[in-house]
Amino acid sequence: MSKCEQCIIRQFNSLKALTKDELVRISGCKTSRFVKKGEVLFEEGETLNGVFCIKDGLCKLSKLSANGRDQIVKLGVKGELLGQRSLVSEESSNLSAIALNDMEVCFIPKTEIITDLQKNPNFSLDVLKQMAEDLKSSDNIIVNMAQKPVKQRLAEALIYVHNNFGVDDEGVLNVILSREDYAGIVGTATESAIRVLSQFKKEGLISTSGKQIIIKDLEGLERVE
Amino acid sequence: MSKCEQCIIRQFNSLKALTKDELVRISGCKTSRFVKKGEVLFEEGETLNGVFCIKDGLCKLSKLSANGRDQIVKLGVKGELLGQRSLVSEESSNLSAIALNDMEVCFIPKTEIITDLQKNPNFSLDVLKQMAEDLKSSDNIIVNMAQKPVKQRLAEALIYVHNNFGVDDEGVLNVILSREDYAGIVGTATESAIRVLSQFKKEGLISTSGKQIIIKDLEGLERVE
DNA sequence: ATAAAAATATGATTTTTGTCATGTTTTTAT
DNA sequence: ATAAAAACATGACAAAAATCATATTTTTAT
Repeated sequence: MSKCEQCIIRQFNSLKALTKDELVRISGCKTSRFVKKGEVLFEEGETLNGVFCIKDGLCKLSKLSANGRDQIVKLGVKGELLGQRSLVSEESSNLSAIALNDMEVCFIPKTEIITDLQKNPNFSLDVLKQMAEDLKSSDNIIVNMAQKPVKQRLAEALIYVHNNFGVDDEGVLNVILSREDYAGIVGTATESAIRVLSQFKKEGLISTSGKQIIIKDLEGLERVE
Repeated sequence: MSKCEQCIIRQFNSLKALTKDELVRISGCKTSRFVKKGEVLFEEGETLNGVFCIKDGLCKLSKLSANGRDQIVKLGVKGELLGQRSLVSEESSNLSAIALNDMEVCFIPKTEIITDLQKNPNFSLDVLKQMAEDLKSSDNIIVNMAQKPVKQRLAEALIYVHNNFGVDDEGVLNVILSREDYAGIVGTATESAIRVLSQFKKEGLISTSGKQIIIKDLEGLERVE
């Protein structure tokens, strides 16, 4: 099993603030796990007992609403730590994590990482910074959900995926999401998401082939309101 | 001017984690300010240069959306610290703060409080816990905004005000909000908020007299969907 | 390779919500 | 106390979005 001290991924999250010694200790007790697309990493309400470090792949962090629909609150990307909030609050997870493609994650037990949180101010401050960023992002999503129409939110979701995960040689968005997942991000019915994507296609803003989406007119998408 | 060491309010926020010495130092450089109802405490985009401790009163933390409407993201209540996120992220405020009734706030300069954040792990961990709670709350609001209809969101807003701020002798909600503010919390047009409140009145769930609202049937409100 | 299942697509319709207009009531400032 | 301004209320209508139904296509498992 690979060692945290040599793992490049930690540069992308708060683990970079750990000392060499701390990292060696963490490395010694961490476990690694492969998660297939569609598999559940953890569920809302579940006690996490540690944090996950996403070594590779992508997952959705979602919450089931009373109306039976899953709202995606955030995408967990390669390099991110999951479960920080639960670790700090000492409570069960508020969100579920489900893999959107094949993932590799490391699990660091709570008992080990909590010590560092309490003893290493560099680490706790870095976690705090990450949490502050998440909070800002969530607050902005609240405003978007409340004030922007579905069409605009979906256009922005496409732009987000484009900007953050890029495209392949043919211009196809690297991250492949189902219409249902787009609906979950945008906060609408699946049929509505499908309909809006069809409309974008008709208007020449995107082209699609199955789940594959190519953004044809980024500026046009940005103008959607 | 009153002293932080003797101020009961600090028990309600992270300042309780400061040592006696730290508190005395903070007390020596803090300033106090009265903010009238409707006045702006700070605006989104503004550099805060410190944190505010709400000694008394209530404010809305909101963000202006592109459509010209103000979305209320959170209510800042007596005892809370404002500006923690900006302090940590070292960036300008993401939200505006506007007084909903007359307030008294203390201002603690960044230069003083940042030292404690870096040096006192009890303090930074407490700030982290608060931020984790805010994040959970914001994530839950995202789900509500995306998945619940206006009527239900407004019913829940009334219940929230009832549960958190209580009622007077006649059963009138202690916190008096305009219909526009209710619309801002719920994320809807002011007319829609007015209409739904009128409907609640007709259905006997609430009674109103101007801005005064009495909840007549809490269970009924809880059943709204 | 093929059947079954899942996902996508689209029409028809209803419900929800927003917008605009206009009148009334309440609050505020002088 | 009174005029002006702000907030509240409601009708009429338009737009947005959800729901239900039903094909069609794509994916998955055997």
